[in-house]
Order: sequence, then C-alpha cells, then structure tokens
Amino acid sequence: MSFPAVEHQLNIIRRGVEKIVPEEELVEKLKKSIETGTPLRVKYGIDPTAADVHLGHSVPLRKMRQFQDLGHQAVIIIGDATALVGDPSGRDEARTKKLTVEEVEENAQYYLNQVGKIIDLDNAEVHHNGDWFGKMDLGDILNLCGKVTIAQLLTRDDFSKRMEAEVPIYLHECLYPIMQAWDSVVIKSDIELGGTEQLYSFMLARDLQKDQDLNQQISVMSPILVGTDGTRRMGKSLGNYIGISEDAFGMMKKFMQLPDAVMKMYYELLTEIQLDEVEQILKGHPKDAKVRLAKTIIAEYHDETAACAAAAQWQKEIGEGNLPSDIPEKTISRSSLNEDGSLQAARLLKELELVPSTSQAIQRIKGGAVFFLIDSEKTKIADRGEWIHVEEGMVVRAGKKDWAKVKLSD
RNA sequence: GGGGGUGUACCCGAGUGGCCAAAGGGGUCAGACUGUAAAUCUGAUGGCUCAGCCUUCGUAGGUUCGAAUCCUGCCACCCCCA
Repeated sequence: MSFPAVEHQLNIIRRGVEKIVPEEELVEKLKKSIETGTPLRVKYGIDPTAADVHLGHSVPLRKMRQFQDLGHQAVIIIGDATALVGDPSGRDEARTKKLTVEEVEENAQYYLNQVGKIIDLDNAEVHHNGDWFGKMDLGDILNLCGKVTIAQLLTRDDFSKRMEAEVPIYLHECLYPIMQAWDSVVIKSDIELGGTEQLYSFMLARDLQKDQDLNQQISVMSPILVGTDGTRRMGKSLGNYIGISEDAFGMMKKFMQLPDAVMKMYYELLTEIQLDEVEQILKGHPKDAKVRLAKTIIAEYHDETAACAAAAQWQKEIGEGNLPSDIPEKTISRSSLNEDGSLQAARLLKELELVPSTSQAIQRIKGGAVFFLIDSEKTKIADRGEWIHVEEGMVVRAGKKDWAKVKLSD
C-alpha cells in the first residue's frame, strides 16, 4: 500500500480543521504509515439518537472521506450503548428522552444509509459499541470508572458550565465521555474525528490508550458548523439545519436564506473549492456567491442537473416573485362551507392548514400577509371576518412561505 | 437525616391579593425595505364560535367576593450541614 507524501496529506487534512492535537504526532504517524505501508485507523463515532444527517454532521464525515481517499481506514462507531446515556456535549441539561434499543437500531440503519452518501461504506469498518459495553460486568465498569477522577470530569466545559448554572449533572452522563474514550481503546484508533466540543473525550481516550500501552490517538477537530440562523450550532432540535436527504429545491430555499456572514465557513467546510478561489467568489455579489454555494453542495447530494434546476426554480419563483410551483393542495369539504359556498377568512386559513390556530390566522390577516388568487387575479384579504367565496383551484397565501391550493370534496 | 432557597408563557425574567393573558429583554412569526442576506422600521407572539369568552404562573387542595400573589400537602431542582 502506498500513500501520498506527508505534506500533501497534511494540506488536505488541515483544511477546515480548527485543531489538531497534538499536531507533531500526526506528522510522525503519517510518516510511519508511509514507511510501513499501513493505513491509519480513523475513528468517527455517531450517536444514533436522531435519524436525520444534516450538514453539521457532514463536516467530520467529509473529513473522513478525505482520509479514505488518502488510503486510510475508516472506522465508524455506532454508539448504541452510548446513545442510551445521551451525549452531554454542548447541552445545558440532560437528555430527558430515553431511547429504546429498537429505536436506536432503526436510527442507526437509517443513519448509515445517509452516511454512505459521504463516505465509502464498502471500505469502512462499522462497529456497535454495545458489542463491547454489553459484555462488561460491574467489575469491568468499576475498573473503567477508576481511571477517571471527578475533578478531571469537572474540567469538561459542559459540566463546569452546568455546575456553575446549578443545573444537574447525572452520574450516568459522566460515563459518556469515558465510554466514548474506551471505544478508542477497543478499536485502536490512530485518529479521531469530531467537533471541537469533543476535545475532552478525545483527550481522555489518549489517557486510556496510554494506560493500555496502546498508541495514542490524534484529535482532528472541526469547527462547529453554525445553522441557518447564523448563530447557533446546526442542530435538529434548533430547527436551523439543512438535511442531506432533503429535496434539492428545499435545500436551495434554505441556502438562500443564509446570512452572508456564514458563507465563508460553509465554503470552507462543505465544499472542495480551493480557498483562494473562495475568496474571489466572496468578493463578487453575495447573491451569486450564495447561489454557487448552494448549487455546489446540492450537486453533491443530488446531482448537477438537479442543482441547476433547483437554482433556476428558485430564481423564477422566489427571485422574480412568480407563483410557486410546489403549492400543496388542501382539501376542504363542501359541508364545512356556508350555503353560498363561502367561509370566513380566518377559518379558511385554518381549514387549509396554513396556520396552526385561528389566532394566528387573525394575526397574519392583520399583518397584511394574506391574499388569494383566482385565475391569477389577486385579491387581498384585510379582515378576518370577511366572507370568502371558496372555489376549486383557488390559491391562498398566508405569508411568504405558506401557500395552499383549494380542492373541494363532498 | 437536618436547615435554607427556587419553580412564572419558547427562553431569560418582573410581578407578593383585584387595574394580570401577566412588565421588560431575547427568540420566533408577519409586513415594509432588500439580494427571501444584514441593518433598520412596524405589528404580533395561550386558545376560541374574538369589542366577548375559556384555559394558563411546578402540582393537588384550602382561605377569600376575588389568588401568579396568602395557607397546607405533594413533586422537582439548587445550596449548606451531616
């Protein structure tokens, strides 16, 4: 087995990476790998608590792919045991929801399918950490716990913040980083990938590996990708994510709403475009830069054609304000209408599921967000009590993002 | 086990008997402006059959004409002592 030169590898590895600790050791490992013709074992652990893979997850996964392309061995850990604990990273409180074994397995499968869009699964090792944690007895667990002190645990940022804020830290959560670190011992990792928030667990892994007379792993940590709101980390629960399984146009719409300020980060972490070129792109009109960004990423998860189509559709329907082509059809039963076939405006919005409550319907109407179209003739609705004659095929809008087409049924 | 403290809407947080569907801020949503960016401005932010009504201030009761506010039990969390 032969590998590219160390410098070349480092160039690729360093891109979009916030911290490599310790970096000198990485160089040594790469050299040794070239000399001996042995691929490095690169670990990435996933916690199958949520099923959707989004761009945030894709950052370390892309890094993994780069390692694979350089000839190294990908090792994926499905944290079926750790998922039962819940990752305390970056959380200000414990996870309340406990997943069942079945849910975890189901998530894991779905997860892997998506992960396969980024890395080469055929050439990756996949392990479930339940395989080894499930076999441990109390003695083993106590032995493991005996390797870490409370004081060490409390140096962990999330924990110390929680202590500070007087938010509870449960004992089982303390086990999480220890388990994660133990995974590294079991699979004998050379490198571990993840976000910077994983620093603690990654370092702990080194301690445990040393304790077992193993090679110590290097941490290659990516910055945390901010979500579409431009401030908080991308996460499903925050509703600021772009999923890698979303349809092209859906992704397009989300990309175009990104704050300009995050573009640089997205280019760096989510594309392969050379950084000096990125700089050129960002000097141009921000809108063009954003379209290019969106197209590049969408093309990776769909294809070039789909990406261009999505961009064209966006320009036409949103950029130029034409009628959207993907207006969902909503059924209204004739029996819910008045004798003359009409409905009060606020009720209509609710019937069409454009708003979750009557109160919100009223708010939207007051805010001037509501109008309807019959044969492309636009009529504004200004009063919530207004009686609207409901017709088959009429299009109702209750805000930029909320459209519906009426279908009448008996 | 003992003592002290806290629990308010999505979040933070004011409110200590009626004027409280509950200040203020953040967030979010809608509108204007724009490049569906940012900034700014305006409005909204429990629900409904909406100038009225119903449900909400950890939870269950109680006192009172009237409670988020007072009392009691319970629950959860934090701190101190052991």
